[in-house]
Amino acid sequence: MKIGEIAKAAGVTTSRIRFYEKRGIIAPAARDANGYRDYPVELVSLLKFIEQAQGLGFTLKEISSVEVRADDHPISCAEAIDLLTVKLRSVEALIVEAKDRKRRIEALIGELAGREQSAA
Amino acid sequence: MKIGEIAKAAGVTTSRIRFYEKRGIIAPAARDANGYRDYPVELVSLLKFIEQAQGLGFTLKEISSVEVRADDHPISCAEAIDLLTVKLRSVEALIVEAKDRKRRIEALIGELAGREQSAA
DNA sequence: CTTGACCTTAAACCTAGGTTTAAAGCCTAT
DNA sequence: ATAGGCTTTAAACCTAGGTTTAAGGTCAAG
Repeated sequence: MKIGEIAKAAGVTTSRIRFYEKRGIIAPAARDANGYRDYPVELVSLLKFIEQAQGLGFTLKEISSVEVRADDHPISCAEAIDLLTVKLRSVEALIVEAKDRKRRIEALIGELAGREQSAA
Repeated sequence: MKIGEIAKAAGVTTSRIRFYEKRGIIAPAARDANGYRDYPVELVSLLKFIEQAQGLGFTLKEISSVEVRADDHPISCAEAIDLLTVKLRSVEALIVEAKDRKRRIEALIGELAGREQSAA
């Protein structure tokens, strides 16, 4: 499949695919006689997986560290669970931080509202 | 006060202060005869305010839009409450998104754990 | 009178994840 | 054979919020 076809199938841009290849996040494509990249149809699901992982808060660096393993032998369930657990902890930390931020903003609003009351 | 003094008092770097000045987030400093910046002591509290606002999730752009007003006449309580409320909504949205992300990661872990069980 | 600590500027560099552009080559239909 | 739509590359550009560096000026102490 040519880069435009695979891009359309996966719902990403061609520039993004070339960018991923340059960064080593996906394997270098085979080339046709004319130099055009020729990708296997399986890449579509990998590209979709990358999007999903990004949606879960994984960086490309983290994703790529899993991908490299995929070339060799697939990552084990236990390893995947470990990675996900680490990410889970940081998402939980983010929630705690965001809640605290929310609390502080609410307190500030309350304070200002009170001031407005007494000024009125 | 020279830039190093004000930086120390506010707990920020000198490069950051120059950066803020260049970006128009703080007013250009008066200059001594030798060309050194000469800042009023009040800038310390402004710099601390900027830090606080960043901690609440405001971008420098947002902060600067408030600061510009401060040159003219101080922002009103009602206006401040409006800005804070907008920010509050986005923090709440972030919390919702993060919780959803957490839920999805947990589901994935559960799925993998189940698979490991049946493989064992 | 020189050393060291401070100050000045512009411009380059950094992370992250790409997009955009320029200049060129290829392919298909007409 | 030529128009348009695809492809190639390297390199520059983008946001955000700064830091770092280079090359130089200033000031107080010893």
